[in-house]
Amino acid sequence: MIDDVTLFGLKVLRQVAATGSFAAAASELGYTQSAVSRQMAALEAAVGEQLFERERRGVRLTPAAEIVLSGATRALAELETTGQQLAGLRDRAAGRW
Amino acid sequence: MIDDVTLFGLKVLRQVAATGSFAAAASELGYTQSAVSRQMAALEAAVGEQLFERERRGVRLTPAAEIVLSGATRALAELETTGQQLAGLRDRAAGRW
DNA sequence: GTCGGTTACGAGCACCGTAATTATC
DNA sequence: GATAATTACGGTGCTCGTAACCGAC
Repeated sequence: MIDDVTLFGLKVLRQVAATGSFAAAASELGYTQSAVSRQMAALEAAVGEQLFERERRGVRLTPAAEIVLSGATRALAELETTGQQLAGLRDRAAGRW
Repeated sequence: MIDDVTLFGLKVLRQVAATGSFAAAASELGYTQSAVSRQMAALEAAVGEQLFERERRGVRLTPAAEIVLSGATRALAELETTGQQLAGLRDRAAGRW
């Protein structure tokens, strides 16, 4: 089971995957490098699997990380959709169709 | 956007929906009533919508809560699937097919 | 020296449990 | 009184930023 992962950790992972480095992800998210580093360390601990190959210019995702990333993407998309449905509900409640 | 909701909050919501009361959900999850109450208050704040009708014997979910619940269920299912895929990865790595 | 990731330290805040409170039966 | 939710209070622990540190170029 992959428990005690956090939504924020998954968002950070997504950003790391998009940018290829902790530093870039941090700057993109408005956090510091160290915060991202710790978040990803926590994610690795929660998953129980190494997620990154540390390289000269950032990190590369391991196969395990790719799995987590795709699950994270789907889960976050569901929450995104949920937000849109709620907006729709509010519109209907306000009489705007 | 429905941001700063927490995975734990969604799990609590799921349990509240299953049991019909904060107290029962709390007992089921091994937390206190007050913790569940605060979690759901935080969820309502994050969603920006009332989620529960407080009634004599617990709570009833509002339409907004049903939307959140179904999104939460799908998101949590994605993470569940992710956990299974990781387990599969580990098995393959260990030479067990 | 630079760049990128890690880690010790201190501070702030998030979240819990206990317990008191309110409200409905 | 019993049940169920809310809330004040205190304490623990999480997570952040700063800053120092460790490679690899």
